[in-house]
Amino acid sequence: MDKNLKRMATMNRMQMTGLELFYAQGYYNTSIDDILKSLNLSKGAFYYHFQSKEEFFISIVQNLVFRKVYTMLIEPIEGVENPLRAIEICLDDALKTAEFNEMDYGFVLANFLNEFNGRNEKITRYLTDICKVWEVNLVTALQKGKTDGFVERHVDSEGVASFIISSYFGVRSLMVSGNCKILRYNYIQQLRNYFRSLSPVVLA
Amino acid sequence: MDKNLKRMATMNRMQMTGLELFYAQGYYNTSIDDILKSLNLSKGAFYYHFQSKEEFFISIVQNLVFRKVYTMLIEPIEGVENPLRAIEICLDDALKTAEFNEMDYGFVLANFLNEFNGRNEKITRYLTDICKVWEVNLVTALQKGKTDGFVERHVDSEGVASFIISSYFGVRSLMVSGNCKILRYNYIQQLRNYFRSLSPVVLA
DNA sequence: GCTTTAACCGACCGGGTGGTCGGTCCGATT
DNA sequence: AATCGGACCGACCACCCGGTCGGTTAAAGC
Repeated sequence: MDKNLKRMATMNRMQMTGLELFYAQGYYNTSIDDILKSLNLSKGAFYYHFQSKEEFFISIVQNLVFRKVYTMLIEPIEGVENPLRAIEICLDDALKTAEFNEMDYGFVLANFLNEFNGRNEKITRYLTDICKVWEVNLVTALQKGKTDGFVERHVDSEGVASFIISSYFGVRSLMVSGNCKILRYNYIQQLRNYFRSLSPVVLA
Repeated sequence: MDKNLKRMATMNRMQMTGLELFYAQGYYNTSIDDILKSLNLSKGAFYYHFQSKEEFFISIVQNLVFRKVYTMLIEPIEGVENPLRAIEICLDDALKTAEFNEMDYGFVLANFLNEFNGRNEKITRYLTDICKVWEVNLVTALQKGKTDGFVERHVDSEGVASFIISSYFGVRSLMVSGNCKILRYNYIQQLRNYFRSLSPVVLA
């Protein structure tokens, strides 16, 4: 079991720097040697732990990306009172981490989705599955919001959920050209506008 | 000048199929030989007309992508009366072409932007420039909409413009996993919701 | 102390990839 | 008829990439 610990530690190290490089340079544009060089490990070590580059990437998606998406974007809005407010805070936080050039896993998802689209169906499926989990949880939160009186009853929860995801993926795409702070501010502001159109009318 | 015509014709053919393959498979994942094979041309022909793969791609961006973005996404809202309505129709049309697996150049833009981010600064700049032209024209249209009474005076035109672009880029990302029709319907529906929050209040 | 084995090493292979270059073809010019 | 040059050909090069494989090391088990 001590051995098992070491194994896990090495695999984790590989996955972490693997994700960093894949994210920074793209999957197809990052060679296994690139990853190994920055880890001071050899080809042998890699193929001892992983079957192929593809399997390696899938393990990253499932272990790192999925878990992070869950803790960053799904958990914070689970069972919360006011879903629109919770979503707003949650996305704002995610965009804040993006400002510091760190990975925000929502965008990691969108980024890879674009890269693998039409190129690797298998990986695409793993990525869209995560999106769907996110979407389903948004829908659930919105529906609960309706019964709790925080969301107008006649809004289309599915439509709203995919619109939220869309806008979020998109704003992160735009952030590659800098101006993150302004983009974040504008985005949250407009999201709030949008959410206003989904809230029950407050009688003054 | 007959010679010049032939030269232009060949270069155009190369650029057209080049864009198709780059879009379908990604820039780094598409070899020059791939393009040449589907054109029945040789390496010699390619390097006779273009200096390098990079210069070739830039010429595609400027000749094909920019012009299409202009005619599809910018011109239709230039000098129009009701900008919000025009933008809605315009994006709906663009999403319709996307449904038939054709290129919609707005997404082509977002797609390449993601691929080159952090990998090729020069190309990234060309792409973001096109985005900026789009954004500026949206802002202009929105401002005009304010004076014409179609847009509430206190809305932040820059914020709205980048929110529109964001949401559009994002919904196209989601479309890679199929369900284009539903996604389009939902997207336009929610965009309309959002636009409602930007319109002057209509007194019944 | 000897054996076993998990973890890792690194030379090597085959198949690409961007780019070069000497050559060919053919219509226009003289 | 000779020649010139634009358009194109395709063999070739150096390099890179994913993946293989016969080792080596060191610690655990006996």
